[in-house]
Amino acid sequence: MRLHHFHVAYLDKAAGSPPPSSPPSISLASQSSSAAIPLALQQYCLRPLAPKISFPEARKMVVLPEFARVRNASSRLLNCTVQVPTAGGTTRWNPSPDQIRVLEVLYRGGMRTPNSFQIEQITEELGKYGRIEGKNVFYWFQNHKARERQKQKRAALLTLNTTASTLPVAAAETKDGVETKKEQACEDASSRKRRFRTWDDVDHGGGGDAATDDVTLELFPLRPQGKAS
Amino acid sequence: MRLHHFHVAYLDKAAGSPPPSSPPSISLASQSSSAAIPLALQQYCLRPLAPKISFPEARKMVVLPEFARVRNASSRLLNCTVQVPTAGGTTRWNPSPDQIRVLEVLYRGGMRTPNSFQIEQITEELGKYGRIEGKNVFYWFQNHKARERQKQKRAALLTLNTTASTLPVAAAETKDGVETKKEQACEDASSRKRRFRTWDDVDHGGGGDAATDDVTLELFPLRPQGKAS
DNA sequence: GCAAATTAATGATTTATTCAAG
DNA sequence: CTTGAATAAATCATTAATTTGC
Repeated sequence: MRLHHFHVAYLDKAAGSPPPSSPPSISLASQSSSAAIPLALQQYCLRPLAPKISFPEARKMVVLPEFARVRNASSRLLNCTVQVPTAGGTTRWNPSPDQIRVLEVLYRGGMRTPNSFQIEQITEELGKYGRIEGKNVFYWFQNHKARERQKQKRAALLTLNTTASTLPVAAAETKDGVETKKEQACEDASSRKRRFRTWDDVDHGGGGDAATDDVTLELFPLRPQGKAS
Repeated sequence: MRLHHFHVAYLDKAAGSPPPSSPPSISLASQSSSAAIPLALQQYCLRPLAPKISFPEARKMVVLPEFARVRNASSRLLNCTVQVPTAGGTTRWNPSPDQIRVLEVLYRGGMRTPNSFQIEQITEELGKYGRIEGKNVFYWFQNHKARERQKQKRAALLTLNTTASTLPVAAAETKDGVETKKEQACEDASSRKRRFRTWDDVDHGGGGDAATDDVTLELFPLRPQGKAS
């Protein structure tokens, strides 16, 4: 993985230096139960760490909490502009040709929105060709899907404008009816309806639980139509 | 950490029962290096586990990878409708009045998009009043912010329609210029511009690194204007 | 009074946009 | 100008309110 990241990491509750005029505790214990938000929750001590050189093996896979919204802007609120990136590591992921190749094969194979497990696997796999994090994989699919779609949309429009009035108003705007080509090899049924569940998942390691029935679902129906460029 | 979640957990690469006609390996080693996607990446064995009663203390905090998109729909693709929620645990989070109260205080205090650390803290805090996961907190802020905004927008429009032509075209549509009331106690400067960085963060535990300068920023400037209803 | 049927809220996801690094 | 990263808007789906018929 690539890592590097900067990070401003957050220290804990340490009641650092309470800025001028800021009530020590809110104590919103007024309604139902005697709940009072502990001070700890109200003011932290955020201190940007040093550059963070990016350990070659730093992949501690802390796993990046979904909501890992850093909002490093908070820091900006005060006065340290802390541009984070600072030194050392590069800022954003720069996929190697190999990585892209693999990703595209998967994409063409029909993968559109990999789940956490798949992302983990893919990340691990792509890690062989260079630094990469799960979020990169996640974003890549997100962006690729969106951009592929808009590309097709533009193309469709041009086609319509060019061939003028050939077809009435066929397929080209069903909210996603664009990708009428191949793509969606799988994922085909249940297309229009939104699927449920997301977040949850992530097998719990050892997994000793009640391993009742195993359905063994095939996640990558991908027919290797591609095989190469 | 708190967490517990249900889960349909996904088993690994176990080349379970390779469905009819599915090439054992894609081997897209055709371009640059000799990269060949291992079979493991191409077909897994997804097997929904038993109902998952929701252990009172099962919260192992696997951490919920940001991209934890489960896409349990994949399962649907085949034939097991596996509605996940199954038994025991309820499906969606149902905030207790206490939890909501706390969340609202924080919101009014100016918190809009808590970072992962804050979410962790909040989750832990709210966990005292009932089950809750980080994602719930994350979503709550996301939704609350959005809905509060649209509420104000509607209100603003009504006001304009009612008071007719009192003010020319003052403040009411700067993309977010709506929340002109209070709210944004902090987060005020840098409003219009998107902040950078997000994901990364999550201090690395022990943190022995070069703890150079600590800025100790105040994250919750919240002035307890509320204090109670 | 109560349970099916509706509606209103709001939790959870996805899609569209925007920002900015390279 | 391409594209990784991040956020906001739009949607979908459940659950709590509530209304309605008995």
